Amino acid sequence: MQHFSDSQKSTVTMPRSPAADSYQQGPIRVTLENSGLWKSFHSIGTEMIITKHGRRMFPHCNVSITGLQPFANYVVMMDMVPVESFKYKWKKDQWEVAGKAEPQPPCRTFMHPDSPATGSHWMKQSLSFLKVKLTNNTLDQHGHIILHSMHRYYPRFHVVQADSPYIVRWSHFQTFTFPETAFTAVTAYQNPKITKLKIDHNPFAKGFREGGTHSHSKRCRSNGSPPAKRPAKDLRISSSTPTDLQRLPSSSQTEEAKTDLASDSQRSPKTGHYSTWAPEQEPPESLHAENLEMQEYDYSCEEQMVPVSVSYQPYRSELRSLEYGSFLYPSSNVDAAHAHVQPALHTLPSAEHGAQQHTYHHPHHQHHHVAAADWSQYPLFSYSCW
DNA sequence: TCCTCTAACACTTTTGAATCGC
DNA sequence: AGCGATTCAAAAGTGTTAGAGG
Repeated sequence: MQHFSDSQKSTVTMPRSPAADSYQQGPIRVTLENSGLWKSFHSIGTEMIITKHGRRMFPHCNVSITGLQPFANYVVMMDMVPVESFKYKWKKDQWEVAGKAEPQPPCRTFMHPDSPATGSHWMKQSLSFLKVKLTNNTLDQHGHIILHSMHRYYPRFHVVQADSPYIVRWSHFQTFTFPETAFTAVTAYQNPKITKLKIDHNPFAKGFREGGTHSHSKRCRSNGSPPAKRPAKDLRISSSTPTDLQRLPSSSQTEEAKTDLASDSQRSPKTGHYSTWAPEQEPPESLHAENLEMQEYDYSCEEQMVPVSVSYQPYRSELRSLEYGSFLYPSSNVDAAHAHVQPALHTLPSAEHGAQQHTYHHPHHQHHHVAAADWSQYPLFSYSCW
Protein backbone atom coordinates (compact mmCIF):
# COMPACT_ATOMS: atom_id res chain seq x y z
CA MET A 1 0.00 0.00 0.00
CA GLN A 2 1.28 3.38 -0.85
CA HIS A 3 1.12 6.02 1.72
CA PHE A 4 0.69 9.66 0.87
CA SER A 5 0.43 12.48 3.28
CA ASP A 6 0.87 16.16 2.70
CA SER A 7 -0.39 19.21 4.40
CA GLN A 8 -3.91 19.08 3.01
CA LYS A 9 -4.59 15.60 1.81
CA SER A 10 -4.37 12.13 3.19
CA THR A 11 -4.41 9.40 0.65
CA VAL A 12 -5.13 5.73 0.91
CA THR A 13 -4.22 3.53 -2.00
CA MET A 14 -5.57 0.08 -2.41
CA PRO A 15 -3.01 -2.58 -3.22
CA ARG A 16 -3.65 -4.32 -6.45
CA SER A 17 -5.24 -7.63 -5.79
CA PRO A 18 -6.02 -10.58 -8.02
CA ALA A 19 -9.67 -9.68 -7.86
CA ALA A 20 -8.93 -6.12 -8.83
CA ASP A 21 -6.93 -7.37 -11.75
CA SER A 22 -9.90 -9.31 -12.92
CA TYR A 23 -11.62 -5.98 -13.39
CA GLN A 24 -8.57 -4.60 -15.16
CA GLN A 25 -8.58 -1.78 -12.67
CA GLY A 26 -5.70 0.12 -11.18
CA PRO A 27 -5.38 0.71 -7.48
CA ILE A 28 -8.17 2.86 -6.14
CA ARG A 29 -6.92 5.87 -4.26
CA VAL A 30 -9.05 7.82 -1.84
CA THR A 31 -7.83 11.17 -0.59
CA LEU A 32 -9.15 13.08 2.39
CA GLU A 33 -9.40 16.59 1.00
CA ASN A 34 -9.50 18.65 4.18
CA SER A 35 -6.93 16.56 5.94
CA GLY A 36 -5.20 19.58 7.40
CA LEU A 37 -8.36 20.69 9.12
CA TRP A 38 -8.97 17.20 10.41
CA LYS A 39 -5.47 16.99 11.75
CA SER A 40 -5.90 20.30 13.49
CA PHE A 41 -8.90 18.92 15.31
CA HIS A 42 -7.33 15.54 15.85
CA SER A 43 -4.32 17.11 17.50
CA ILE A 44 -6.67 18.42 20.16
CA GLY A 45 -9.06 15.50 20.24
CA THR A 46 -11.95 15.86 17.83
CA GLU A 47 -15.41 16.08 19.34
CA MET A 48 -18.67 16.11 17.43
CA ILE A 49 -22.05 17.12 18.71
CA ILE A 50 -24.80 14.57 18.39
CA THR A 51 -28.37 15.44 19.24
CA LYS A 52 -31.63 13.64 19.42
CA HIS A 53 -32.70 15.09 16.09
CA GLY A 54 -29.36 14.92 14.39
CA ARG A 55 -26.41 17.21 13.84
CA ARG A 56 -24.03 17.41 10.97
CA MET A 57 -20.39 16.54 11.20
CA PHE A 58 -17.82 19.25 11.54
CA PRO A 59 -15.36 18.99 10.04
CA HIS A 60 -17.29 17.14 7.40
CA CYS A 61 -15.76 14.47 5.25
CA ASN A 62 -14.61 15.51 1.82
CA VAL A 63 -12.75 12.95 -0.26
CA SER A 64 -11.55 12.53 -3.79
CA ILE A 65 -11.20 9.23 -5.56
CA THR A 66 -8.88 8.14 -8.34
CA GLY A 67 -8.12 4.84 -9.96
CA LEU A 68 -11.67 3.98 -10.93
CA GLN A 69 -12.69 2.70 -14.30
CA PRO A 70 -14.10 5.75 -16.09
CA PHE A 71 -17.15 4.05 -17.57
CA ALA A 72 -17.97 1.61 -14.80
CA ASN A 73 -20.60 2.55 -12.24
CA TYR A 74 -19.75 2.82 -8.58
CA VAL A 75 -21.60 3.35 -5.35
CA VAL A 76 -19.82 5.32 -2.65
CA MET A 77 -20.91 5.01 0.96
CA MET A 78 -19.87 6.03 4.42
CA ASP A 79 -20.59 4.60 7.83
CA MET A 80 -19.27 4.93 11.35
CA VAL A 81 -17.50 2.32 13.40
CA PRO A 82 -16.36 2.48 17.00
CA VAL A 83 -12.68 3.04 17.60
CA GLU A 84 -12.57 1.09 20.80
CA SER A 85 -14.87 -0.83 23.08
CA PHE A 86 -14.88 1.82 25.76
CA LYS A 87 -16.84 4.86 26.66
CA TYR A 88 -15.28 7.99 28.04
CA LYS A 89 -15.91 10.87 30.35
CA TRP A 90 -14.39 14.31 30.36
CA LYS A 91 -12.68 14.97 33.62
CA LYS A 92 -11.17 18.39 34.17
CA ASP A 93 -9.13 18.74 31.00
CA GLN A 94 -8.83 15.28 29.61
CA TRP A 95 -10.76 12.26 28.49
CA GLU A 96 -10.79 9.24 30.72
CA VAL A 97 -12.11 5.77 30.16
CA ALA A 98 -15.46 5.44 31.91
CA GLY A 99 -16.13 1.77 31.37
CA LYS A 100 -17.17 -0.63 28.70
CA ALA A 101 -18.91 0.66 25.64
CA GLU A 102 -22.66 0.61 25.37
CA PRO A 103 -24.13 -2.00 23.04
CA GLN A 104 -23.64 -0.93 19.48
CA PRO A 105 -26.64 1.03 18.14
CA PRO A 106 -28.11 0.18 14.74
CA CYS A 107 -25.32 0.67 12.25
CA ARG A 108 -26.45 2.79 9.33
CA THR A 109 -24.79 3.60 6.08
CA PHE A 110 -24.87 6.93 4.32
CA MET A 111 -24.86 6.54 0.58
CA HIS A 112 -23.48 9.45 -1.37
CA PRO A 113 -26.39 11.11 -3.17
CA ASP A 114 -24.68 10.79 -6.54
CA SER A 115 -24.61 7.02 -6.28
CA PRO A 116 -24.48 5.25 -8.55
CA ALA A 117 -22.27 7.18 -10.91
CA THR A 118 -19.49 6.42 -13.34
CA GLY A 119 -15.90 6.36 -12.29
CA SER A 120 -15.24 9.46 -14.36
CA HIS A 121 -17.95 11.27 -12.43
CA TRP A 122 -16.48 10.32 -9.07
CA MET A 123 -13.01 11.29 -10.19
CA LYS A 124 -14.13 14.58 -11.71
CA GLN A 125 -14.45 16.34 -8.40
CA SER A 126 -14.24 15.65 -4.72
CA LEU A 127 -17.09 14.03 -2.85
CA SER A 128 -18.67 15.86 0.02
CA PHE A 129 -20.37 14.09 2.90
CA LEU A 130 -21.63 17.32 4.39
CA LYS A 131 -25.18 16.02 4.57
CA VAL A 132 -24.31 13.23 6.93
CA LYS A 133 -26.12 13.75 10.21
CA LEU A 134 -25.36 12.19 13.54
CA THR A 135 -27.87 11.37 16.22
CA ASN A 136 -27.96 9.67 19.58
CA ASN A 137 -31.57 8.70 19.11
CA THR A 138 -31.69 4.95 18.59
CA LEU A 139 -35.30 5.31 17.43
CA ASP A 140 -34.39 7.86 14.80
CA GLN A 141 -36.41 7.46 11.62
CA HIS A 142 -34.77 10.14 9.52
CA GLY A 143 -31.88 7.97 8.47
CA HIS A 144 -29.26 9.72 10.54
CA ILE A 145 -26.25 7.74 11.65
CA ILE A 146 -26.81 6.61 15.21
CA LEU A 147 -23.95 6.94 17.68
CA HIS A 148 -23.54 6.73 21.42
CA SER A 149 -22.41 9.86 23.16
CA MET A 150 -19.09 9.74 24.96
CA HIS A 151 -17.88 7.03 22.59
CA ARG A 152 -15.20 7.32 19.96
CA TYR A 153 -15.87 6.60 16.29
CA TYR A 154 -14.28 7.02 12.92
CA PRO A 155 -15.89 7.14 9.48
CA ARG A 156 -15.32 4.47 6.86
CA PHE A 157 -15.63 5.06 3.16
CA HIS A 158 -16.77 2.27 0.89
CA VAL A 159 -16.35 2.11 -2.86
CA VAL A 160 -18.42 -0.57 -4.55
CA GLN A 161 -18.53 -1.25 -8.24
CA ALA A 162 -22.25 -1.46 -8.97
CA ASP A 163 -24.71 -0.27 -11.57
CA SER A 164 -27.38 0.37 -8.99
CA PRO A 165 -27.65 0.74 -5.24
CA TYR A 166 -29.91 -2.26 -5.42
CA ILE A 167 -27.50 -4.40 -7.32
CA VAL A 168 -24.25 -3.97 -5.54
CA ARG A 169 -21.43 -6.02 -6.83
CA TRP A 170 -20.50 -7.48 -3.53
CA SER A 171 -17.56 -9.35 -4.86
CA HIS A 172 -15.54 -6.16 -5.22
CA PHE A 173 -15.84 -4.02 -2.18
CA GLN A 174 -13.23 -1.64 -0.86
CA THR A 175 -13.10 0.28 2.39
CA PHE A 176 -10.95 3.23 3.36
CA THR A 177 -10.36 4.88 6.69
CA PHE A 178 -8.38 7.88 7.88
CA PRO A 179 -7.14 7.81 11.47
CA GLU A 180 -7.27 11.57 11.87
CA THR A 181 -11.03 11.49 11.37
CA ALA A 182 -11.61 9.67 14.64
CA PHE A 183 -13.78 11.69 16.99
CA THR A 184 -15.64 11.53 20.27
CA ALA A 185 -19.42 11.83 20.06
CA VAL A 186 -20.70 14.29 22.64
CA THR A 187 -23.95 16.08 23.38
CA ALA A 188 -22.11 19.22 24.46
CA TYR A 189 -18.53 20.20 23.84
CA GLN A 190 -16.22 19.21 26.63
CA ASN A 191 -12.85 20.50 25.45
CA PRO A 192 -12.80 24.30 25.18
CA LYS A 193 -9.98 24.04 22.63
CA ILE A 194 -12.35 22.23 20.30
CA THR A 195 -14.98 24.89 20.82
CA LYS A 196 -12.56 27.60 19.88
CA LEU A 197 -11.26 25.75 16.85
CA LYS A 198 -14.79 25.04 15.65
CA ILE A 199 -15.91 28.60 16.00
CA ASP A 200 -12.87 29.76 14.07
CA HIS A 201 -13.77 27.47 11.18
CA ASN A 202 -17.54 27.41 11.30
CA PRO A 203 -19.52 30.28 9.74
CA PHE A 204 -22.70 29.25 11.51
CA ALA A 205 -21.13 30.05 14.83
CA LYS A 206 -20.63 33.66 13.82
CA GLY A 207 -24.05 34.56 15.01
CA PHE A 208 -23.01 33.78 18.52
CA ARG A 209 -19.80 35.68 18.34
CA GLU A 210 -20.63 38.77 16.33
CA GLY A 211 -24.11 39.25 17.69
CA GLY A 212 -22.91 39.62 21.23
CA THR A 213 -22.51 37.00 23.86
CA HIS A 214 -25.18 34.44 24.10
CA SER A 215 -25.73 34.84 27.78
CA HIS A 216 -26.06 38.58 27.37
CA SER A 217 -28.76 38.32 24.75
CA LYS A 218 -30.56 35.84 26.91
CA ARG A 219 -30.53 38.19 29.84
CA CYS A 220 -31.86 41.00 27.68
CA ARG A 221 -34.72 38.90 26.48
CA SER A 222 -35.68 37.93 29.94
CA ASN A 223 -36.19 41.56 30.82
CA GLY A 224 -38.14 42.56 27.74
CA SER A 225 -41.23 41.23 26.13
CA PRO A 226 -40.69 37.73 24.85
CA PRO A 227 -40.18 37.51 21.12
CA ALA A 228 -42.65 35.67 19.00
CA LYS A 229 -41.89 32.08 19.52
CA ARG A 230 -40.67 30.30 16.47
CA PRO A 231 -41.55 26.71 15.85
CA ALA A 232 -39.17 24.36 17.52
CA LYS A 233 -36.57 23.78 14.86
CA ASP A 234 -35.67 20.40 16.18
CA LEU A 235 -39.17 19.25 15.45
CA ARG A 236 -38.93 20.18 11.82
CA ILE A 237 -38.47 17.36 9.46
CA SER A 238 -35.49 17.91 7.27
CA SER A 239 -36.58 18.72 3.78
CA SER A 240 -33.16 19.06 2.33
CA THR A 241 -32.84 17.44 -1.02
CA PRO A 242 -29.60 15.55 -1.27
CA THR A 243 -29.74 15.41 -5.02
CA ASP A 244 -26.90 17.70 -5.78
CA LEU A 245 -23.35 17.48 -4.74
CA GLN A 246 -22.66 19.56 -1.72
CA ARG A 247 -20.69 22.67 -2.02
CA LEU A 248 -17.07 22.42 -1.26
CA PRO A 249 -15.57 24.13 1.74
CA SER A 250 -14.86 27.73 1.18
CA SER A 251 -11.41 28.65 0.11
CA SER A 252 -11.01 30.71 3.23
CA GLN A 253 -11.70 27.66 5.28
CA THR A 254 -9.08 25.76 3.39
CA GLU A 255 -6.62 28.52 3.96
CA GLU A 256 -7.32 28.46 7.64
CA ALA A 257 -6.79 24.77 7.66
CA LYS A 258 -3.44 25.30 6.03
CA THR A 259 -2.55 27.76 8.70
CA ASP A 260 -3.56 25.34 11.38
CA LEU A 261 -1.55 22.61 9.87
CA ALA A 262 1.44 24.84 9.53
CA SER A 263 1.30 25.58 13.19
CA ASP A 264 0.86 21.91 13.90
CA SER A 265 3.81 20.93 11.83
CA GLN A 266 6.01 23.21 13.83
CA ARG A 267 5.34 21.25 16.94
CA SER A 268 7.61 18.37 17.61
CA PRO A 269 5.64 15.19 18.00
CA LYS A 270 5.50 14.11 21.56
CA THR A 271 5.92 10.62 22.64
CA GLY A 272 3.01 8.86 24.18
CA HIS A 273 0.33 6.42 23.26
CA TYR A 274 -1.78 6.97 20.24
CA SER A 275 -5.39 7.93 20.60
CA THR A 276 -6.38 4.44 19.65
CA TRP A 277 -5.09 1.15 20.82
CA ALA A 278 -5.45 -2.50 20.29
CA PRO A 279 -8.52 -3.99 21.90
CA GLU A 280 -6.40 -6.61 23.49
CA GLN A 281 -4.38 -3.94 25.22
CA GLU A 282 -5.29 -2.40 28.49
CA PRO A 283 -7.15 0.86 28.03
CA PRO A 284 -5.10 3.90 28.84
CA GLU A 285 -5.77 5.64 32.08
CA SER A 286 -6.72 8.71 30.18
CA LEU A 287 -6.82 10.19 26.75
CA HIS A 288 -5.11 13.37 27.54
CA ALA A 289 -5.32 15.98 24.85
CA GLU A 290 -1.56 16.15 24.75
CA ASN A 291 -1.48 12.55 23.70
CA LEU A 292 -3.56 13.36 20.69
CA GLU A 293 -0.85 15.51 19.24
CA MET A 294 0.07 14.99 15.65
CA GLN A 295 1.58 11.63 15.03
CA GLU A 296 2.88 10.06 11.92
CA TYR A 297 -0.19 8.56 10.37
CA ASP A 298 -0.58 5.32 8.69
CA TYR A 299 -3.69 5.24 6.62
CA SER A 300 -5.31 1.92 6.78
CA CYS A 301 -7.31 0.49 3.99
CA GLU A 302 -9.25 -2.64 3.63
CA GLU A 303 -10.27 -4.68 0.69
CA GLN A 304 -13.14 -6.91 1.50
CA MET A 305 -13.66 -9.83 -0.79
CA VAL A 306 -16.93 -11.62 -0.52
CA PRO A 307 -17.61 -14.85 -2.36
CA VAL A 308 -19.75 -14.15 -5.38
CA SER A 309 -21.81 -17.18 -4.64
CA VAL A 310 -23.06 -15.65 -1.43
CA SER A 311 -26.44 -14.14 -2.06
CA TYR A 312 -27.25 -10.78 -0.53
CA GLN A 313 -30.46 -10.34 -2.41
CA PRO A 314 -32.56 -9.80 0.72
CA TYR A 315 -30.51 -6.75 1.53
CA ARG A 316 -31.02 -5.03 -1.76
CA SER A 317 -34.72 -4.56 -1.57
CA GLU A 318 -34.34 -2.85 1.76
CA LEU A 319 -31.70 -0.35 0.91
CA ARG A 320 -34.16 2.46 0.66
CA SER A 321 -36.72 1.10 3.02
CA LEU A 322 -37.62 3.02 6.09
CA GLU A 323 -37.59 -0.21 7.94
CA TYR A 324 -34.35 -0.20 9.74
CA GLY A 325 -32.47 -2.41 12.05
CA SER A 326 -32.61 -5.24 9.61
CA PHE A 327 -28.88 -5.67 9.60
CA LEU A 328 -27.99 -4.99 13.16
CA TYR A 329 -25.21 -6.69 14.90
CA PRO A 330 -26.52 -9.85 16.34
CA SER A 331 -27.10 -8.80 19.89
CA SER A 332 -25.12 -11.67 21.20
CA ASN A 333 -22.25 -10.83 18.96
CA VAL A 334 -21.54 -7.22 19.63
CA ASP A 335 -18.08 -7.91 20.92
CA ALA A 336 -17.32 -10.00 17.91
CA ALA A 337 -18.43 -7.19 15.69
CA HIS A 338 -16.20 -4.80 17.53
CA ALA A 339 -13.32 -7.13 17.11
CA HIS A 340 -13.94 -7.10 13.41
CA VAL A 341 -13.79 -3.40 13.05
CA GLN A 342 -10.82 -2.93 15.27
CA PRO A 343 -7.98 -4.22 13.15
CA ALA A 344 -8.15 -1.28 10.80
CA LEU A 345 -6.68 0.86 13.51
CA HIS A 346 -5.19 -1.34 16.12
CA THR A 347 -2.00 -1.79 14.22
CA LEU A 348 -1.30 1.88 14.10
CA PRO A 349 2.41 2.29 14.20
CA SER A 350 4.36 3.72 17.01
CA ALA A 351 6.24 6.91 16.37
CA GLU A 352 9.38 5.17 15.25
CA HIS A 353 7.48 3.21 12.64
CA GLY A 354 5.26 6.00 11.57
CA ALA A 355 7.16 6.96 8.46
CA GLN A 356 7.07 3.48 7.10
CA GLN A 357 4.50 2.21 4.72
CA HIS A 358 2.33 -0.60 5.92
CA THR A 359 -0.02 -2.97 4.31
CA TYR A 360 -2.49 -4.66 6.56
CA HIS A 361 -4.11 -7.94 5.87
CA HIS A 362 -6.75 -8.25 8.48
CA PRO A 363 -7.54 -11.63 9.90
CA HIS A 364 -11.24 -10.94 9.81
CA HIS A 365 -11.19 -10.96 6.07
CA GLN A 366 -10.76 -14.64 6.33
CA HIS A 367 -14.08 -14.80 8.07
CA HIS A 368 -15.82 -13.20 5.16
CA HIS A 369 -14.96 -16.14 3.02
CA VAL A 370 -16.49 -18.55 5.44
CA ALA A 371 -20.13 -17.68 5.68
CA ALA A 372 -22.58 -14.91 5.09
CA ALA A 373 -23.36 -14.92 8.76
CA ASP A 374 -19.88 -13.70 9.51
CA TRP A 375 -20.19 -10.99 6.95
CA SER A 376 -23.36 -9.81 8.63
CA GLN A 377 -21.34 -9.04 11.71
CA TYR A 378 -19.66 -6.33 9.74
CA PRO A 379 -22.68 -4.18 9.18
CA LEU A 380 -22.81 -1.95 6.21
CA PHE A 381 -26.37 -1.79 5.06
CA SER A 382 -28.38 -1.84 8.21
CA TYR A 383 -29.84 1.34 6.90
CA SER A 384 -28.99 3.38 3.92
CA CYS A 385 -29.76 7.01 3.54
CA TRP A 386 -29.08 9.66 0.98
C1' DT B 1 -23.33 15.68 44.10
C1' DC B 2 -21.98 14.70 39.68
C1' DC B 3 -22.69 13.77 35.04
C1' DT B 4 -25.32 13.66 30.79
C1' DC B 5 -28.81 15.31 27.93
C1' DT B 6 -32.36 18.44 26.05
C1' DA B 7 -34.35 22.62 24.52
C1' DA B 8 -34.22 27.36 23.55
C1' DC B 9 -31.93 31.06 21.88
C1' DA B 10 -29.82 34.89 17.94
C1' DC B 11 -27.77 34.97 14.02
C1' DT B 12 -25.69 33.36 9.44
C1' DT B 13 -25.82 30.50 5.56
C1' DT B 14 -28.21 27.69 2.39
C1' DT B 15 -32.00 26.42 -0.37
C1' DG B 16 -35.57 26.67 -3.54
C1' DA B 17 -39.66 28.89 -5.20
C1' DA B 18 -41.12 33.02 -7.42
C1' DT B 19 -40.24 36.66 -10.43
C1' DC B 20 -38.13 39.05 -14.15
C1' DG B 21 -35.91 39.87 -18.56
C1' DC B 22 -34.36 38.33 -22.85
C1' DA C 1 -43.27 29.67 -24.54
C1' DG C 2 -38.84 28.60 -22.83
C1' DC C 3 -34.72 29.44 -20.55
C1' DG C 4 -31.39 31.56 -17.50
C1' DA C 5 -30.52 35.05 -13.98
C1' DT C 6 -31.92 37.30 -9.92
C1' DT C 7 -34.44 38.03 -5.66
C1' DC C 8 -36.11 36.89 -1.30
C1' DA C 9 -38.38 34.31 2.33
C1' DA C 10 -38.08 30.13 4.74
C1' DA C 11 -35.45 26.49 6.39
C1' DA C 12 -31.33 24.66 8.18
C1' DG C 13 -27.62 24.83 11.11
C1' DT C 14 -24.44 26.69 14.56
C1' DG C 15 -22.45 26.91 19.99
C1' DT C 16 -23.86 28.17 24.57
C1' DT C 17 -26.19 27.50 28.68
C1' DA C 18 -29.90 26.71 32.14
C1' DG C 19 -32.30 23.29 33.92
C1' DA C 20 -34.06 18.58 34.12
C1' DG C 21 -33.23 13.97 35.11
C1' DG C 22 -30.71 9.81 36.22
